[in-house]
Amino acid sequence: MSRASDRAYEAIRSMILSGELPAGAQLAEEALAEKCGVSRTPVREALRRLESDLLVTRTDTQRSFVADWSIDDVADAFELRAMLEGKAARRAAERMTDAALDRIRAANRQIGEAVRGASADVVGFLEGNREFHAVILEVAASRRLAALLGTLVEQPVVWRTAHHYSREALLRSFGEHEELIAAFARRDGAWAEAIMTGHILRAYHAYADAHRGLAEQGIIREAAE
Amino acid sequence: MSRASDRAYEAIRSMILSGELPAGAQLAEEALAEKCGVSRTPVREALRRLESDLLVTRTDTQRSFVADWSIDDVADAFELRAMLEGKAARRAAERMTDAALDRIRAANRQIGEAVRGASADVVGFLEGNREFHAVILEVAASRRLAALLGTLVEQPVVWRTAHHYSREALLRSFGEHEELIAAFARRDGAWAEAIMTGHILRAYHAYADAHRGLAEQGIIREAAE
DNA sequence: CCTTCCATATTTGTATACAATACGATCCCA
DNA sequence: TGGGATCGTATTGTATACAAATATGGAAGG
Repeated sequence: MSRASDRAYEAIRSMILSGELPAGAQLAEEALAEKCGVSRTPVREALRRLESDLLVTRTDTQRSFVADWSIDDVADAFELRAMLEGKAARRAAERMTDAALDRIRAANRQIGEAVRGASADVVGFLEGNREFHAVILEVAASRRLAALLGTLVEQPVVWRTAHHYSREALLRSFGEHEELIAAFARRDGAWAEAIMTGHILRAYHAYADAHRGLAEQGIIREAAE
Repeated sequence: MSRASDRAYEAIRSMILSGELPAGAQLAEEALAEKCGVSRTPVREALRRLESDLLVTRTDTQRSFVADWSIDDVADAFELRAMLEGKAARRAAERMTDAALDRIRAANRQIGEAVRGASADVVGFLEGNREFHAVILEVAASRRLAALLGTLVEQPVVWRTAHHYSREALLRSFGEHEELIAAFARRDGAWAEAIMTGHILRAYHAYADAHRGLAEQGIIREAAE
């Protein structure tokens, strides 16, 4: 992480996820290099990585811009993610070890605490949630599946909307995770896949609801055209 | 394609696919740069792309090597590809236009001619096959799906084995494509998905059979370890 | 008022130099 | 003989300079 190209990657990525660099903004290498305190070489490398993450797009003339995620794009990504995470859950259930199961349980315990606190701890929720899904992906033991999902998980709009999820939605996530744990404990791949697929699709609708709400309040606006 | 980094990408990729650079071979930037007639800068970029294609792996200390695809890796990739191409076929069926259908029919006509010729024209088959699947992916209209599938389609071992497929296997491919066209003509997403999933999985077993045969004849050898 | 074309400014692509890091062989010392 | 430090070599990381490509703005002409 101390390499300049990694720093550039993280810096640019977080500027995109936070909205500091809005959708459609041009990403000129020189300017980014200055902002990140490195030369253009590592910035170029970071841009290529972000491009393969689909966070950045390039025109046919090689100019880079912050990718513009329409609501359809988000739906598309969730749909694919539901399928792939479902598959991962199935494989994980078939390969589950007791040690991994403990780690998954611990992650959901953290989620439970984050959700039940006086004021919902969204950061804690996201952290536990990431760990929960990361362990499953690890147990699924498919480099390719992991690589594919890696490009789908981080979506700028989703990220910015997360803080507005209702507590009810967060609680339901926790409950679905508990059910997944039961499926894992039984090593029941079909059950795990079904729950996971539904879990992601429900999360999509939670996002869509929150997003619609925010749009109505004028807190966020839909991307132009 | 005339950019140096593109040339480097194509050159290195084809050296890997052809087996000129065998699995496990170290990829030193300087040496590749000389071999490709460009400087290290575009070679570095090409290596990163190949890495995201999973054709190249990097150690924790940043050395690049030709990725080692075990038979399990290939099975894994085919399994994912079956799922994703199935999904693409479903979407394509739901969005099919008459113009696209004509292009798909033309592609399969080319495949038919290649297969039926006196000596099976494998290159023509592969070309038509690529076009067939490319049009479907285009009609499916999901940038993300296309991006994910892009990393799964080219596999070195599969590529090198293709020339040894039996004519029967190629003919069956042609027939399944015809059935897919029927599903597209009916705009029947579920049917298209089912056929496509089966089509890819059958192709996997055709590959596995050919591969096993070649291994027994000592024409190819399994990767070390 | 709109289009076309050109000069200029911006931006990206590539080569190269040098710095930092990793590898491997050798040597030293128990 | 084995383990570990050390140094030379190989390899990668970064900065920078310059070349090539692209965009932009304004003048000329319709």
